[in-house]
Amino acid sequence: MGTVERRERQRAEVRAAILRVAREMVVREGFEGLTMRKLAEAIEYSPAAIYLHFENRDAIARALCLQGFEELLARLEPLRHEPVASRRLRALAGAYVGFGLEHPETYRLLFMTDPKYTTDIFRSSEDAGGRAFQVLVRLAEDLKTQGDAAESMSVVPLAEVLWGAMHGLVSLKLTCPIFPSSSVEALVETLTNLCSRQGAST
Amino acid sequence: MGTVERRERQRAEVRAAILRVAREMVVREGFEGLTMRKLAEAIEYSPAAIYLHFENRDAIARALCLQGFEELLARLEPLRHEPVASRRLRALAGAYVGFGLEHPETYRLLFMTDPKYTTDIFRSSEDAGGRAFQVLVRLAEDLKTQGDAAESMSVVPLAEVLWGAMHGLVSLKLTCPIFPSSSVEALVETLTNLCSRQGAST
DNA sequence: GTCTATAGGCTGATAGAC
DNA sequence: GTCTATCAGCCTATAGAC
Repeated sequence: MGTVERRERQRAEVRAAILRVAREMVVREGFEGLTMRKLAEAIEYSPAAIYLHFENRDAIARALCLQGFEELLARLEPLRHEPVASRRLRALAGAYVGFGLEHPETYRLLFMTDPKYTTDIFRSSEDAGGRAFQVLVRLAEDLKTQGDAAESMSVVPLAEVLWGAMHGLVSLKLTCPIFPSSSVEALVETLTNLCSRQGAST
Repeated sequence: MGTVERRERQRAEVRAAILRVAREMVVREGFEGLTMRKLAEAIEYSPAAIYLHFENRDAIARALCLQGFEELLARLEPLRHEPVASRRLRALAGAYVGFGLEHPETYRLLFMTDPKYTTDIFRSSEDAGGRAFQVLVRLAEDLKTQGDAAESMSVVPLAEVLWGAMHGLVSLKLTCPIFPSSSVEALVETLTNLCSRQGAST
């Protein structure tokens, strides 16, 4: 006995290998560089074998997205405990933008490729998107109570504008390397100051 | 004589037809839906004929980008005369986001597809990108002198963050229809208030 | 200038042998 | 479970006839 377990273990290993190699390919060549043939060759199986583990190329993309977003989240969540809201904003923005620029192709896949994939993040059973958004909602609340943002602003749009601003910085830098001529640090600092009461402090 | 002129006119007409149809295809099916075969069929020429007017598909994309950016610019420039900076910001942001959402595939092609194309906007001889950026730099200056933004902020990073924030709103809405749950109006308003002294006014 | 024809490549996905 | 072989389609770009 135990042969069932061994088979399942082997099966899981192949699946993991597929994802690992697929990820490497995306990192190196972008999502469009991920093809079933090249993937098969890299894991030393025939193309057909992949379809025993994933329904199609789309399913692989979704699995990669889930993985990638969890990693982004892992970088944001520890920062949520900083009590001073403006400092927390600076830290979160720095981490978010840093992640995007360090993993450009992963970020592209997550947020700049197909609405299907991005939407999935907010629908997945793990609700990774919702958890990340909660961190920003909490930040928006604290920006208000600590007097950085006006009382009159609604929390949800404020959190969404913050996400949008961070996403905008990352995606501009990725799509147009020459345009935002300022350094990431300067941009993050400016964004932070823009959302702080004194405009430059803490 | 005049046959030379006629020929040149005809040549220009074919070129214009190619661009017109190419644009329709992009609008309807996105940039990846633009193929030389389908384009040829639509203008009732053979695929080979297109190569007499454009070096390749890339050249068509660049021409479309230039066109698209000029249209965006045409919507932004008239607003540059509003004297109250915070109002000008509201108007510019509304126009920018409006353009992106009304022409999603054009916007995607301009700013979310290939770094090559986006970079071209800032390198083209017409310097369309530079002109658009000037509008924002001017806005950033006035936000400072009118006391909306802190004196300590540098103008260029501020202008870049503003562009990033607007771009972030558009691209999030395009890539993830369900995420920013707030209306465009609420988001633009929140962004404006965030950059205004009182946090909610004018 | 415009055509036909085609080179030469790629793709995702599947049927059926072993 | 894994393979080979292949389907059915797409693509950009070009050679050479007219």
